[in-house]
Amino acid sequence: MFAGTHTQTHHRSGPAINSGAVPFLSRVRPISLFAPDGEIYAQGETADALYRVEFGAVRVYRLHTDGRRQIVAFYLAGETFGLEAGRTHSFFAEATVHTGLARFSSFAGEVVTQELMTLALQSMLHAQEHILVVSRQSAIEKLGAFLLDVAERQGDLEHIDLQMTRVDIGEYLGMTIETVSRSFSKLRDEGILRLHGAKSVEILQPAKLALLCK
Amino acid sequence: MFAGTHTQTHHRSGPAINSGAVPFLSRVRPISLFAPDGEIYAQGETADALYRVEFGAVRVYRLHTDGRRQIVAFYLAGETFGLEAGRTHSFFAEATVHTGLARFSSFAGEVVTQELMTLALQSMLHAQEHILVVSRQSAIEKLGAFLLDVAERQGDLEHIDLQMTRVDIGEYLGMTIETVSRSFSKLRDEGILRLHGAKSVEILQPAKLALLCK
DNA sequence: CGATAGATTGACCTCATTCAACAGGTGTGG
DNA sequence: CCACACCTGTTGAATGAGGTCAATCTATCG
Repeated sequence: MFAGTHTQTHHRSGPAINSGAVPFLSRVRPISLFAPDGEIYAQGETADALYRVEFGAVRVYRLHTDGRRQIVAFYLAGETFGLEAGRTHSFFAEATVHTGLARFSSFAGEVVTQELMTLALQSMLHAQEHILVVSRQSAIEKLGAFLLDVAERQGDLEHIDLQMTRVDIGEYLGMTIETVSRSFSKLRDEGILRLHGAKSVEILQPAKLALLCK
Repeated sequence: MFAGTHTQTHHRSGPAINSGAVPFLSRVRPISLFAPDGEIYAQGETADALYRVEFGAVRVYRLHTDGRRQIVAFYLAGETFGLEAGRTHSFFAEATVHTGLARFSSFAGEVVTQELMTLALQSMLHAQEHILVVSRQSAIEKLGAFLLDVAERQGDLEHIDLQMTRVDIGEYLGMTIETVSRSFSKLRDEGILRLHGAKSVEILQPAKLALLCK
């Protein structure tokens, strides 16, 4: 199991979790499992479905001609992605860790629902917010803003379970893994963070961190 | 005339120009005039209208706590903006030059039209593309990508009329005006651009420019 | 428990920022 | 219409943050 892009599925019988602001997505659904780096869709493929992250995380990215990868968004548990401006995907989507996705392919009833509009507007806003983060000059500020964003989305302002590597974070924030690592260390040395392994982050002074970024 | 945010209006009698992909916006409309730096809306204000640029250009931006300004989008002649995820504006909007806008306030009939959806998705895509630009490492690449984008949107791949200052460009691309200026000079010295004054740019070698950026 | 990918740290160097001076172009008022 | 003033843009030199290359450490998984 968890083999690559293999869409091995199982069925849940209970009520859907994370129904959130997208009611029509709350029906019981099969879950597709993806291994780390498992491809969900590729640039150029027909965009005919939405996906909700049940557990794990997803990176959405594009490749530059020089081979560099730019991640434009992460999607965490409970979040929905896959909406595109055209008929085909403009980006690649991959799982960053072991990930379960609920797939919704029947949304394209040509009826533009309020929920889809909300999703589009949220995606627009999040992309615009991301511009604000990556355009920040300092590496510390970028990382701090990223951590606060993840903390808020995970619903725990003092403890973060990073679902991605330093490489992913670097490609999301537009900096090298060395700089990402150095920034983590600096925040640790200043007593703002405590690191339990590389993926588990405790925010000791959320206010001080917010001061640096907001 | 052209006084600040003064919404002095006049009426056009002919058919609307730039009807484009937003048919319901193509009715004859009064045009509001804005002077350079004239405020169109401010962050926090109620978002109850869309605007189409008839001539001139608009910058949409947010202020960082340190006072720096980050422009998240420019809107050029024929383009529509003002759609927001919430009930209030998340950003500021100002004219960059003498600008005429058509305002559409009746779109909020609670009916989610296909046109609004298209607009939201286009805005999402453009924000995502902007992420790709600002996250580029090199100043030359950022400026080149910006120039190609503007050229395409203005419909002339060999001549650009910049509707904004070096300060605006810098705040859009996340770099200082000095670096913007140096990048222009470098592209000129390499024979890729010719500058007729600061605002008029001739692209001598579009292919070479595209090679640097795409 | 060992192998290996991921993460950290160090040294060096490039390039954007900063500070500063100067040039050019635009708009205004006489 | 011309001249002056100011704003915008350009160029230079010094500084510093982040990238690059390389070595070491460590956490995780088979």
